Amino acid sequence: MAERSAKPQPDPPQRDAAFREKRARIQEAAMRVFSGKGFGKATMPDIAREAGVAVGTIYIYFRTKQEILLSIMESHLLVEPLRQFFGLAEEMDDRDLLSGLVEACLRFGHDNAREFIFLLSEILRDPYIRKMYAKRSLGPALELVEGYLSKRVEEGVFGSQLDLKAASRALAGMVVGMVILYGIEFERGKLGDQAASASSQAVRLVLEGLEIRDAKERREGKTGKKMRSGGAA
Amino acid sequence: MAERSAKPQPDPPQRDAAFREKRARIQEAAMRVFSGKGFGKATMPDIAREAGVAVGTIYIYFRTKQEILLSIMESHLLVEPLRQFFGLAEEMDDRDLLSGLVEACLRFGHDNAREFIFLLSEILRDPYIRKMYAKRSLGPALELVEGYLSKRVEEGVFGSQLDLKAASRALAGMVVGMVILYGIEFERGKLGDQAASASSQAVRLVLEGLEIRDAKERREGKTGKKMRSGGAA
Amino acid sequence: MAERSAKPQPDPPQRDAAFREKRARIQEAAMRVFSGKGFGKATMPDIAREAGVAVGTIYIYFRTKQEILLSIMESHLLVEPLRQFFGLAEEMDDRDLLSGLVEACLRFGHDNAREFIFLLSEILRDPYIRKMYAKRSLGPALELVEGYLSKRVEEGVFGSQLDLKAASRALAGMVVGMVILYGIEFERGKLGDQAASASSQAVRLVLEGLEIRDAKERREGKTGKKMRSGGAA
Amino acid sequence: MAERSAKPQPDPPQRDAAFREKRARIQEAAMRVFSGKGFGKATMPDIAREAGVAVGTIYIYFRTKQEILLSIMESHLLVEPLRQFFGLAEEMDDRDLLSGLVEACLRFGHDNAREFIFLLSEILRDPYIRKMYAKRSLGPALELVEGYLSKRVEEGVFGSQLDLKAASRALAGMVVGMVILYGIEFERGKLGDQAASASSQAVRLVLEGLEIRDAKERREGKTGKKMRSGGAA
DNA sequence: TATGAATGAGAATTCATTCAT
DNA sequence: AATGAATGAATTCTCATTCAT
Repeated sequence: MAERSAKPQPDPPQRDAAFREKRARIQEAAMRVFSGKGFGKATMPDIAREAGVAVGTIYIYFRTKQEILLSIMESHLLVEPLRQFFGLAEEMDDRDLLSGLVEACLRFGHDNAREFIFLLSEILRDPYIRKMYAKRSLGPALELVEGYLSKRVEEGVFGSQLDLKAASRALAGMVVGMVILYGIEFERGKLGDQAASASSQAVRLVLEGLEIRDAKERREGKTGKKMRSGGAA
Repeated sequence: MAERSAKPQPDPPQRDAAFREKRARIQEAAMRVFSGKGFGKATMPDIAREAGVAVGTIYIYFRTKQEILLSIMESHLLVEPLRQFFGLAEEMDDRDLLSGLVEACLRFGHDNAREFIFLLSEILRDPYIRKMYAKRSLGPALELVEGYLSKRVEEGVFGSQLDLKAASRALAGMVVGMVILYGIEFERGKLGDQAASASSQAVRLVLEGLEIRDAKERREGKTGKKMRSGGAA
Repeated sequence: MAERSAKPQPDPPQRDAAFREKRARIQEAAMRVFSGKGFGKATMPDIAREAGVAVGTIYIYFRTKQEILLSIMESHLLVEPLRQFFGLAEEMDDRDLLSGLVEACLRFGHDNAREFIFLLSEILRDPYIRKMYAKRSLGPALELVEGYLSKRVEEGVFGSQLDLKAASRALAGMVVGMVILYGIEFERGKLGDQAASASSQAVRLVLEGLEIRDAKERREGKTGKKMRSGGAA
Repeated sequence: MAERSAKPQPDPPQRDAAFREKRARIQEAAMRVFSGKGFGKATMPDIAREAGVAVGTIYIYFRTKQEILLSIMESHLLVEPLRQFFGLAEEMDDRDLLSGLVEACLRFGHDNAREFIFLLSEILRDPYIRKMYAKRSLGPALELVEGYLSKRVEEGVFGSQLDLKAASRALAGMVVGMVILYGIEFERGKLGDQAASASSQAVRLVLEGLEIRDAKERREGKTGKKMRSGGAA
């Protein structure tokens, strides 16, 4: 098969409820199959079997196997749940809010490791999907984080010298990276209590920083390369 | 087809220099092709063309296409460069050291985005490769980070209440996640100055924390704005 | 490559008539191609062309090329026609019965030399096929011959000192061997009248023996090595 | 690979002893490999390994893989041992002679089942080889048998109404067929005592016939139980 | 002569997609 | 709309043969 990258497709015409329902059924079946064996190894008969329809039927609802993937991506935009989360920001302590968010991400990422991994690797793989994802999902999500940080800076809680763009990416990156690292290290369902301690540690680290007060203050006066070792030993 | 996972292969017998050289040539060609179109879409003729050999020749040096992938993985263990980096730890200021490390990772990840992404997605995809990577590469790398943190704690630079395991994963995760996010957001080679500011911000964030002094102190007296103690879902 | 022998396959589910019909069509086409160029040299496109279907279609009906061969073997079990033949035994003179049988075998073997030869060589070649054939086809066929001999012995027509197992194998072997020898000696369709005289001679030989009465009787008294030559010259 | 039937090749030039010796070594190695996995599955590297030479070396001694097979066939012409056997005819009792011959064939065929089966199936498979074998090996061998029968008829030991051509083929066929049937029925080396009893039974059957005296005489007066004169289909 | 790495034409098999029913 | 048999291009891997050393 020649390399065929995802191409933008005109939206399929809107149909009635029965149509949308069956389309969703196929979509979900495809997601299960894709997650299980990867997009490349998943076959149309696999998906048909999982969805309980004939192979040909799938082609009534989707033009190509690719299109199923794209449609799945579109319905997995993570902005909405994130928006809800930050909606709570006003009413919660930062530490609790962020810990909860990170832990939820870790747990969700772990529980849905196969799906998460599959989506991520497909996003990474395909330039078109990547661009679409950057625009439709990642961008808005990062903006939410930026907005949260910005508000906290205005409130004088977070330092004003904060580079919002960089910090939001660092924070989001930490979460994404932790999900991946824990996904590589732990088999599915073996995460257990790690999630809670991991997230509270990560959040404390981000809120308070690694350095203890004295070292911090000490360092603020000078910038000497070897001052640490002198001070410590 | 049942999912066929990567299997461990007995090491091929050691051959002379010419053998190893050509093997490496094919490996590198394969890496370029894999990065360009993904493992699944890369064909043996693609690799042969890129390596300037005949298809059959590849099979003298590798048993299967998958074995090429595995051999690439083995030569991309990231421990060695990391070890070198932390070898400098004695002689450098933490902030400079970490900023340099993070920026190097970001830049390397960005410059080799396709390769990085390809390797990551294959690691994520295949349970055997994942396990091998966790053991051979990720584990040792995280230990290096832990060792560094541990030393700094002993020296009294970093806070002693640090959970080493969790913190090292949070830090490493931040870097990995940032590489991914920047990889999704920016096309290859378009990162530019972002890398430098992104890494220094991230490092400052980690060293000093988000919260400004006063807020921090203020909060140390009470426990959150509204005493919401419940975590998030 | 390690020698890969035929493996037993679970029976495919029973399908409707159209399915079985097309399966049979492919089977027959394959038989023609196999007989023409041998199993090893026959290619799937060859078979597809002969059957008037696409290559992929064959794989709907058979899992592998080898499975086609096995299915052909199964439908060529020679027991049934043999059973019919011996069903006539009651009503026919032995000489006519056996002559007819042998001649029929010779002619059939000759007319279908390529198929016969192909099947035989594949049976000989593959241990699994060989075992299966011994059990499913050759064994029952030999039992039929044994049964016939046994009945004749009981009737006092054939000598009671007959070793049924050995004799049935000698008789069956004679037929098989004759088919082969005539197959090697004569090109397809060049057998002509040979078949009739060959079979009647063979049957007379088996019924009456080579030795003429007197020699036989003479020899029954002694066992001398050189008596023949003395008596003859 | 396109079907390539064996073609007559000009004889390779005669070389010195060392040349012929190495040629023979390769031939023998090839025979072992062919017998083990069949001509089709045997690879040139297999043969080279077995012979202890490099692949390229084989091509100094043989033009193609086919040519190795042909040269093997030529050195396996079975006439010579048979001639020796019938050379003993003058000095032995027929029954002992024939029993010995048949048993020797059975045992040899069984002990060398793989080689025998391999040669037979290749002879059967390939028209050119078949023709060559018919002319160079089978023809002369059958002539030896005919000559033996002819002499016995002249001596008045065997009946004079014997059709020499047909009888010799029936006899030779019986032996060949028995070797095959026993080869199919018994795993290599499991023949044991069967060989002796099988051959003596077969020989007795051929010398004395199946029918007991009385039945034979009785039948000589009439013509079959029910006068069925028609042959079988 | 001897070597064995290199070659590349096939081979079997898979599977996304089509289309007649 | 639904079906699933049919298609055939594309893929991985094999191996007889060549040829530079």
